[in-house]
Amino acid sequence: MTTKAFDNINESDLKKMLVCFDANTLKYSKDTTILSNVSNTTKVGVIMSGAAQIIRYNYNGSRTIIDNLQEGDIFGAFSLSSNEDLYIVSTTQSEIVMFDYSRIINRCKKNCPYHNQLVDNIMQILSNKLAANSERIEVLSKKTIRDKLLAYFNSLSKKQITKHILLPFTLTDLADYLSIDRSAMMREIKNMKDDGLIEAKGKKITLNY
Amino acid sequence: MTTKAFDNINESDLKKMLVCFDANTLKYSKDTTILSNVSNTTKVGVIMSGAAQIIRYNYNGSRTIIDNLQEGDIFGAFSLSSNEDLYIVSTTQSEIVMFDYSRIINRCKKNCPYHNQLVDNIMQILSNKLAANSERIEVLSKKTIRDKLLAYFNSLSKKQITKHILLPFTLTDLADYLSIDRSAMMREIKNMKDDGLIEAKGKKITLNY
DNA sequence: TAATCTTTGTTGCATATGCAACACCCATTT
DNA sequence: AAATGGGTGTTGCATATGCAACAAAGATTA
Repeated sequence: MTTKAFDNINESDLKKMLVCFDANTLKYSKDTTILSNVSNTTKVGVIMSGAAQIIRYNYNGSRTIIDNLQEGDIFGAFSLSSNEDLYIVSTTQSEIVMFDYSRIINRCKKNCPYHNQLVDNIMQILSNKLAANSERIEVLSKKTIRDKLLAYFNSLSKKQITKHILLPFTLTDLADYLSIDRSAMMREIKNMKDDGLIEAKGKKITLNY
Repeated sequence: MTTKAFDNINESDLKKMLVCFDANTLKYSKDTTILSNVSNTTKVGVIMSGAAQIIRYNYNGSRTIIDNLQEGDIFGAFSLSSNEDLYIVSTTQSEIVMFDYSRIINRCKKNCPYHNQLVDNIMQILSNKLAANSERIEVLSKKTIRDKLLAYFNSLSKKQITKHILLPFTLTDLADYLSIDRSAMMREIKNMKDDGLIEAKGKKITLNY
């Protein structure tokens, strides 16, 4: 995630804009819910500091990490998924700016110049997210655990520009992300090691191909 | 897909804009490739008429339908997926407008009023796509074929506002979309019928719950 | 230091699923 | 009418995977 929501908008313009948008700034501590019932919200949140996750809890209790959110990221009315309930959960201490989605689409009469910049930024964030999503879909649409892992490792290897990759979260979370059983994943990682495809020790993975 | 790229931009403004954007209008016949190597393109395409699909061909020859594109939809620099090659394939006779992504982000000096409208439209299209994508992710992240089918049927039932749903594509394509083996899917549909969960006859599905 | 909790790593078992192969139906073309 | 081709429906078989259960290793807290 490179582009941030308020990139190229200076401090004083930002203050004016937040007043114009009728925005609130809120603080959250680790592991608290920022927003529930995300599917039906008209709100948009911007992460000013800290980090958060979009989480789905299924009826059977399992959870899926829909997305990882970082500083400058947006959430809410953009990421709606119609069916089950999504939650935005703060994974660190965080500061969030919230306002209504309509403020973005319906420009105010003043025709503020920074509004253009905001829209451009959001468009870039959205298209980055779209790219990330289609990568996620690419991984999830692999049929076998091995192919899922390989697809994920490959994309990570490209991002980190090395064959010695470091997983950005725990193996438990990786299994959630890939939507596979953790123990089956561990077993497959072992098989891949035995086949000489990779080396693996905890979160450190080396690709041998 | 409700919002279209050129919504609320009148004919004469649109013509001016396309000149300003240095855009080309191209015609494609059924089953021809509109764009290959989509992952690396800087182009943006708008579907003026007809329909198309974003397709990924895997190394083993299997294909995945990444997205279905309709009139007013955009593709190209937005939907990039870093790893494998994506193709945009025309599924009907179609007419496509192509221009460079930079034309959207870097506004021309004339500060055309319709540029704002275009950006707003694209933002809505992107966030609609994001919603569709996260629904797709929701479906793909179900572990069993049955749960994938149910999740998909449910979302379709909500869209069509009836328990008597009609699949928008062939069963073969459905298996591709859900990224599961077709015969295994047929077997599971049969099991679900036997369990009284659904009635199914070809593309007609009735939900009994 | 001891206690507690999370993450990692492993295994046995039942079964869901991919794969291959084939027949049938239906539409379109010759 | 015959031939072609694509979609549908079914089955046998091998195995990949989910699930449950447990031990060991780190990490965190008292």
